[in-house]
Amino acid sequence: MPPPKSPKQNRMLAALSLADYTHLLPLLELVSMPAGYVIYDLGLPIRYLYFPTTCIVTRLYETENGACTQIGIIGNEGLADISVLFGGKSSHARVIVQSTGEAYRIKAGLLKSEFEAGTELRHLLLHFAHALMIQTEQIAVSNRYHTVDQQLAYFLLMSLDRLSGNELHITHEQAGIMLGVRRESVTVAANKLHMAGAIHCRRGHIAIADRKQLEANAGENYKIVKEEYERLLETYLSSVTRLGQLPEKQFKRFFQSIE
Amino acid sequence: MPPPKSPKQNRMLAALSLADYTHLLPLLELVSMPAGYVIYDLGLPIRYLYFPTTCIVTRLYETENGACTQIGIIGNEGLADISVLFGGKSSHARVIVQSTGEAYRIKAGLLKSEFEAGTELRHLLLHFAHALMIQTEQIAVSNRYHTVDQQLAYFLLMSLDRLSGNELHITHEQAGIMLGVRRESVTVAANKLHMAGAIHCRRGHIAIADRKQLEANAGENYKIVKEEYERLLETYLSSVTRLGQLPEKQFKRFFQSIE
DNA sequence: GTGCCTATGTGTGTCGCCGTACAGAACCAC
DNA sequence: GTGGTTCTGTACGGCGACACACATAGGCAC
Repeated sequence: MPPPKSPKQNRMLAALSLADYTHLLPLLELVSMPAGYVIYDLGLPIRYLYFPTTCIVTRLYETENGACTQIGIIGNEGLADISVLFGGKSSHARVIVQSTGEAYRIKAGLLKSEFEAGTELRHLLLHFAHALMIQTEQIAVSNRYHTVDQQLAYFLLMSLDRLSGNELHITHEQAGIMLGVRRESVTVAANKLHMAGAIHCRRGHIAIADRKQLEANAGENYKIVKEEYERLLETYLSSVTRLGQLPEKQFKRFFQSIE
Repeated sequence: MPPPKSPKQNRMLAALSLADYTHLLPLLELVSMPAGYVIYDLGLPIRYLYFPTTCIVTRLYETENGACTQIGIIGNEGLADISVLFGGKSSHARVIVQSTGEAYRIKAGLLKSEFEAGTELRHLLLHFAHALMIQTEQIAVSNRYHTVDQQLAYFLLMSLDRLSGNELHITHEQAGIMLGVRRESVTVAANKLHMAGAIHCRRGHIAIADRKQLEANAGENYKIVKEEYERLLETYLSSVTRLGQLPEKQFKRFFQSIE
């Protein structure tokens, strides 16, 4: 049985050793993640953790008067949400599905045990946490110094890096909520990026027209985060790709769990 | 030999078990930390990690054109800087001493080994990391939504929570660098807080006059971070206070290492 | 096509902070 | 005290984003 061509998989899971992976596999459950689904909310206990495969997930913080800001974005390179592994007892942020897709979920307690026990999984998770922290820090800087144009460019790049295709299903209104700005500000910013030839807009869609141009608009912010994520992915890869080593029976089970 | 009254100690270290603590003790070295000392800088390798006792330490991010923003503050509840334990190979932020004092330092590689090996130390460090992440996230929110007045109030509270006394040695200029705003904006904000009866200013000094008033100005932001840090300290305390259990010889050595 | 709903584009006044400039005030050295 | 340096207070024009208001346009149901 030849392996399907590059099945959508969570890259952190794919980087695990055969032993760890087969150990974890029976604990994982593939679930579909519809856009807008609220995975965690402020103060609610965390029951499941999610390894995204094709969906992307946004970490938001909502202030008392209802205003939001994105504080992180997670695709198939990571896990939503690691805070529980660090001793957080409940969610301190709102975590929602930004783009429809699928994810493996696992009971929080189970993954926590694995995190305590297995050094390899822990290494990967910690490295991912590091990248996520850098992301948040960059957003903090961005929120102080950058214009809405720059932030929109950054947001589009970060999102599309985590999706196949180069088009995002999102309205200006939704993007505004993510960035913590008004819908009108997004419209104006999107038009500027369109004028610069960086993006192309349709009703409810934003597509990249010229990635270089978009990156130029996003500024150093994106570059720094991107580099850190590339380091992260290298770490994943330096764990020899293990799927090729799976015996056929497990292979079958693995891909069943995907379809 | 009676123990000196509440010696200034790093609270995370004080929360360690006797076994872990005595193991770590010979690796620690008390050093003085003058205000303004740059502990780490962008891209430089990290040789030592610091457990502050009486100093406080600021994590800053500096943009390409020289503008700064504080992304975290660390006192004797934590460690500067945890990123290396998470797989960071070099510093991605600038970390400087904000307030003169002392800290225990340890070679990064040694603490990393301890972090890998000892579950208890790791738990404490991870919980601290969690609190630090929340701090950064709150700063991200603050940078978007809050006025300079609010941010100054937050900054003063966070700093003074980590110092004995209720006065901060800092000029408006320095506070402006931390917050990423102009010196003049700090002056105006400080005057507003002064008018509200929250603080009292002298040349190069800012003192709290009315803490409640200052907290009211800082808003929800401070409350959230404070609560998380109180949770962290409870975790520290729930590790039974170990110093009372130290045999006299070790006690002596311990306090020698302080003086 | 027609109608409706939602998304997008545009304008106006306001607010907070910035950049710049300069005046006054506190502190230190002598 | 005197002088110099550093810190603090104040003012003004400009800009980016906001709040609000309203006009237009895309896409779907029928």
